[in-house]
Amino acid sequence: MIQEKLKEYFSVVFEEDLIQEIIEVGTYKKVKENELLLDLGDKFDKIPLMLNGAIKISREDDNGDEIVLYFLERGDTCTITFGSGLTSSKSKVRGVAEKDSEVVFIPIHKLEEWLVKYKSWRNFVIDSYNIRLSEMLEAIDTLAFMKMDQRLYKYLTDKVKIMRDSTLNTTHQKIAQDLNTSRVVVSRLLKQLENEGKIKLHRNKIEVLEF
Amino acid sequence: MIQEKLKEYFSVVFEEDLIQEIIEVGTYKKVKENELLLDLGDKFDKIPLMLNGAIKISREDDNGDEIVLYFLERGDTCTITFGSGLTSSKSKVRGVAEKDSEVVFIPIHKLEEWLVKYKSWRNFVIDSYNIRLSEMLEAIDTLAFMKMDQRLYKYLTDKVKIMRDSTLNTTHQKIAQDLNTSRVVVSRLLKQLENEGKIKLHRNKIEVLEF
DNA sequence: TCTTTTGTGTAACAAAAGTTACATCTATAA
DNA sequence: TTATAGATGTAACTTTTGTTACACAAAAGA
Repeated sequence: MIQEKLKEYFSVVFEEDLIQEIIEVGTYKKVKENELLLDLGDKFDKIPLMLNGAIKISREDDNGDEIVLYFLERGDTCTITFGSGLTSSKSKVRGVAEKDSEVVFIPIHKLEEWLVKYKSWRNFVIDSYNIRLSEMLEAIDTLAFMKMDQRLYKYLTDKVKIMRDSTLNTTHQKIAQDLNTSRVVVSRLLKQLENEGKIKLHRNKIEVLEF
Repeated sequence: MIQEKLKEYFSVVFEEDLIQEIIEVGTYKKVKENELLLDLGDKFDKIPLMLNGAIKISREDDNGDEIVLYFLERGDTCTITFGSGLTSSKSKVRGVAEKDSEVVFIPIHKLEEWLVKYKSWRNFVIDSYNIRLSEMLEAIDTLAFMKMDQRLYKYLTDKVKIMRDSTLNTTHQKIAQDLNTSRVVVSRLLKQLENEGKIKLHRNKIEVLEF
């Protein structure tokens, strides 16, 4: 089961031998929607490799304020966990499943071993870091250069892409949490987006019309 | 000259053989204060390794708006350049010397070669990425959770640490650029910080009293 | 059914940040 | 010396965002 999925998704990326090793040492895990997958601050001795689904990665500060960083999809890994020992910061990185997802955990000591052994693993690790860095840059751009209305619309369209569904099942309150603002602000700006014809509002549901 | 400095700064980190290779293939460069070291968007076939000095890394968007991400110091490298081919984004990452600095450039194709060959290089690359990621997280925290007065004070104290000098030679206008706000806002908040006894203002100069 | 919880809409106000305008002041060049 | 450019201080105003308060509607539960 896990073997088949690993082969199906990663045979293009990884050498046969490496896939075999992943099957041997990896731990398979199913994560239900809204379940907490990882919580840093915790020490992390394994790294997650996404088989399918979607994980929302967010940052939380001491006051419980939160901000969404990006989403993980099939084939992604969460490189931030590699260095969880280093960051002495109080803030946390959290990963919560946005839909039912499947993940393989790989013991962290294999990371270096495989760097020597497999070219495909070297590429994968370097690429993962680069993708993560550029996603962090995108988050920084969003925070630094966009107003809340633009941030909100970006959030909605990003989520539509990840969920592969133009109708989002969510509430204004939850969106406000993800953007670190208040429910009233979100309601106000959503109504504005609706008036501009970009979305359609329902209870517990938002249709995104253009994206 | 470059040999001595490399040995002096990196003999603790790198194996003897690796330092020898760096000396052979690296290109040494002096960068004067305010000089542009790197500008991404440009393709980058070499990665910088800091010998000494300080480089300000900032993000610039299409409109020319800018935001400072972090500073590089001795021993740092700029992992963002590794993946410069990937990021198709229009925005740019820039590196400008904050003081006279010395840098060794390493051809990017050596990166993978050395990953296989040297354990110290593997650690260095992974550590660099992790440090960079956590610095990006800090930038995100600052943008997401702090008001402008706090961001300004953090900027001043961070810069004092990097410059190893509690008196900063700068202008309100330059600070405003680094924080992506306006000169008037900076002047207003600086005056407020002065009234709180945290800094002392002079023409072209700011003394940071506590940090 | 009636009650309670949850989600949404909106007004009124407060705080933070951005903008425009102008007055000084200082260093430097002509 | 005088003129000019750059730097700072500050008032007045606008826009954006955050807060408080309350009305109402839909869903869930008793």
